[in-house]
Amino acid sequence: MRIDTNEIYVDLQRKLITAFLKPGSKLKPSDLQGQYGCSSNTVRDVLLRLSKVGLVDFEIQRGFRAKASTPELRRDVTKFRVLLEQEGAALSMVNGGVQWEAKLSASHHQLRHIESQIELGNDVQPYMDLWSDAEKEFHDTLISSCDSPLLRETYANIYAQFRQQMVSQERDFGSNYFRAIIKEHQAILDAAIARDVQACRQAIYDHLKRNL
Amino acid sequence: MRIDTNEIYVDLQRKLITAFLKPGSKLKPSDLQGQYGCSSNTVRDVLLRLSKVGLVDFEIQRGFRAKASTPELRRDVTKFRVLLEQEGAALSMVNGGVQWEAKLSASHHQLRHIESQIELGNDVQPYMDLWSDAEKEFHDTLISSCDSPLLRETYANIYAQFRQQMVSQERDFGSNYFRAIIKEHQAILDAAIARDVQACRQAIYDHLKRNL
DNA sequence: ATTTCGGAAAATTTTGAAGTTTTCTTGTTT
DNA sequence: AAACAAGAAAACTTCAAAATTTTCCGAAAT
Repeated sequence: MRIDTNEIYVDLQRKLITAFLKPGSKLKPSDLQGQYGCSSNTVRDVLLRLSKVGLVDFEIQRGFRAKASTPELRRDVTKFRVLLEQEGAALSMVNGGVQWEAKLSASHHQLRHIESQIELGNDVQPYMDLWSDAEKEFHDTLISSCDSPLLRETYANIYAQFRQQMVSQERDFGSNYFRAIIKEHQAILDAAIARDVQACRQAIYDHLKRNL
Repeated sequence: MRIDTNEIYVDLQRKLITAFLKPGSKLKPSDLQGQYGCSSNTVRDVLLRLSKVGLVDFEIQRGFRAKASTPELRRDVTKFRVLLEQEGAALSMVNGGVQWEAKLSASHHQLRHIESQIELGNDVQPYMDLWSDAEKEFHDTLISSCDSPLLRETYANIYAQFRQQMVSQERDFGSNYFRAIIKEHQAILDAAIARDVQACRQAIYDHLKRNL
């Protein structure tokens, strides 16, 4: 039998983004080895790959850590995310065709549906994974016509880091929060479809400014 | 005795950026092992770290390759570099103090000196390493007051990739080329010191547009 | 002539152990 | 009580070889 290192990669990624592995905590290959039934060097390999995305810090002779969460880093990640998303969206609004509009509209619809359920239900947890995927999909679609693989790849990394930074921030995830979020996503969609670059930049900033 | 993996890292990085290891070429740990007198696993380790920067492509079960050089990628790297440098410079012009101006001025002076020598001498090669360091230093200083470690780090990676993409592009590196480059660097400096954001954005674009 | 199919050769990945370095503990000194 | 040093434990890095996968090449079949 053979071990699927991709499985380990995906599992660790999820645990990092959901703060199951808490920011700042040490990641010891020899500890994780047991859970995955492989040697510690294999875990080391995977952690080295995760450090490429920025979810894991690696220091020579000091091993691995889940990236720490500090106010400075949270601000920086947010600032950089705003920058990348604004540029990506602006480019998409110029380059994107009807197909882009359709995809964006579709992903927003799906997101909206989930967010409405959460707003009514008052209980986020059962929808968390669904919402998480839908939000990622919406924001990725927004910049998907920017015609720059590097920008998209960098954005994906920063988006993951953003999640990692924010999950540990205790916040009121009640229906008030989602009522606001729903409006913000709507504003982004409307501006994008209207090809109003300035309004879209503003909407993206408004969506994320609470983290600055 | 102990092997210094950092030495291997730096050496491979240089060989990748200078196209001593040609874009697209396969990087076999077992081949490189001999040169550095270490095991192939150690080389593998280093290559995994280099893939974090984007100089090396890694595909599971397919090994490592020096990142390929294609017209599309060259354009994308250039576009993304322009974007990051424009934003970084704009932020620096807002945040940067007199100290920033001084450092920028100093690094430009040094760069200018080397470029003048090259323009006169007509022979680039002996100055190549000096120029390379000075150019990097100047552009890094330009964005150094942007107050965003993530932006600076991403820029550093993209700058390295830019170099890697461009060295393989045979171009006329005669004095004509450097006469133009000197003017472009001057224009960037002038706009930055004058805190003219629009002019600086334009100067950065003009400096790199030949690669688009 | 092209495609398909083996099997051999080459390359990658994983392992477990040996070698270093860092970190922790404990006992001593100031 | 705080600072320091020595020794022990834990963690990280490297190695060489085994296991696995991919690639290559020539023969057979379409």
